[in-house]
Amino acid sequence: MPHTYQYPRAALTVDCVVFGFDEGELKVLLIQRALDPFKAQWALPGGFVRLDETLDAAARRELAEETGLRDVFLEQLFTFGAVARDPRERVVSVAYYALVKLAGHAACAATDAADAQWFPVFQAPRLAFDHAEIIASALARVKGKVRYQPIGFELLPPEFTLSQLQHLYEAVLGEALDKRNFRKKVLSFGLLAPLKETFRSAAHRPARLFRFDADKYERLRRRGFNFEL
Amino acid sequence: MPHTYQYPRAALTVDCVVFGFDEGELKVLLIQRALDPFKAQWALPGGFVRLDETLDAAARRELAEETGLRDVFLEQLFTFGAVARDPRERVVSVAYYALVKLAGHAACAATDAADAQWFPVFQAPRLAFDHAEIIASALARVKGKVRYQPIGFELLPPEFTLSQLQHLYEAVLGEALDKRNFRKKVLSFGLLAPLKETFRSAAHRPARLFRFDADKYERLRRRGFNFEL
DNA sequence: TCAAAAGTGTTCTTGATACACCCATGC
DNA sequence: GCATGGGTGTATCAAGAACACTTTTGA
Repeated sequence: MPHTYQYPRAALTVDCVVFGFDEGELKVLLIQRALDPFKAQWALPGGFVRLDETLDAAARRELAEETGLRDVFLEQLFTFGAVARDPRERVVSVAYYALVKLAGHAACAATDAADAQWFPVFQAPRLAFDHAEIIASALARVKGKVRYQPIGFELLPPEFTLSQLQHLYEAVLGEALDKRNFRKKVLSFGLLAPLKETFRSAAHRPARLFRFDADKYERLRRRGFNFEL
Repeated sequence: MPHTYQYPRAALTVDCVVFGFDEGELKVLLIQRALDPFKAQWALPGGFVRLDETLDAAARRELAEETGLRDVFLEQLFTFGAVARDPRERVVSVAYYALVKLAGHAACAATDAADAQWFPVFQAPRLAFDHAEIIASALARVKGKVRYQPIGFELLPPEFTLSQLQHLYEAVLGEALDKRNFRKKVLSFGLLAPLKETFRSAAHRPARLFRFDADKYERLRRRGFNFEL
């Protein structure tokens, strides 16, 4: 059943840059295109926005459909509207970025939708459309935001060690951080609750596990508290 | 000449939140709608995106058509896609914010397009669509960005006094700043070139005029310099 | 001579940085 | 017992915050 309009309209899509953190590296989830254009090339998960869903809902739906991911941190990034970004016709895409807790079930990495796969952000393959640009833009956003909002925890399992957290920050910011200063700073907010359990991983002293206290953060935030680094 | 598509499509628009600074107040430029829906109500300048223009180009075009403004600072803000934000049909709007140098020719304020008018941001009339939300979001963006990027100068004439600059920051941030600390900080970057001329305004000591050195800023920025408040 | 805004320095406090060694564990 | 990452404290330095008076002008 065709739909008719007085003026031509751009198609509207959403695309999601999904970040995960695993093996000390920042990774991005890509899917292999089954159809032309760019058939068999890697691309961001995404698709067309339906008339009866918000943009956020479209992003979440496409993410679930194409990668199986649900209930993740998701935020609008930027809208890409270059005239020829899609060779077929005019397509404007609202880009989102998502942060998922990937550690632990790194196995699930390559599963879900038939041909979804995690790539190290800085070793991603050639991408379809302007998706490389979208990833660069998402990376810049995360890099900026991680310093003044506690979004880093979205990339870690609910219980994590301070070293894991530090490595995450180092991966995102692209610079080494001093261990003692990092721990001092991050503990000074009182937002990390130490657990009794420890994390045994290898031939060295077990690390204490912590949990981010999101409720407490929310209460502090309302009173004007600013998380910083 | 009608256009038909296999699936229904949302209409795509741009809306611009235009900020100006005048009489120590942050102002926003609104236009009075000539047509339904929301006929005679105030709204943001904006309109439909054409198929052969980028989103930025559409925003600039609409701004010029509806307000006469050209060559202003313009940046994409956020894309609003609530399902029923337009009562007629599904309309997704890419919002922009603009900063214009308004001081001096405050007269031109109420002119340009027939029914464009400047309003103090915090005393704006009831607005059409979700435009109040868009303005709030633009305000939050400017408030956040003004601290770490020199966008404030876009709101001042090319030559300005430090008091003007301080009042601008106070208006945007919504808090009073210490005069000596502000001047020390802002001059410490070496990005403000003092002019010989002074600004005589009233029955008090004339103020030195300064000019923001955008070239120097650009050079510093490339080398990793960070403007901060 | 008065009102009104311009202009100017110092002290104190706080937070950032730099830096080196002992601890608990598995092999 | 040794290799590996976990964990801790202090001294220095830089930046931010607090704060009051003199100057220049027009009326």
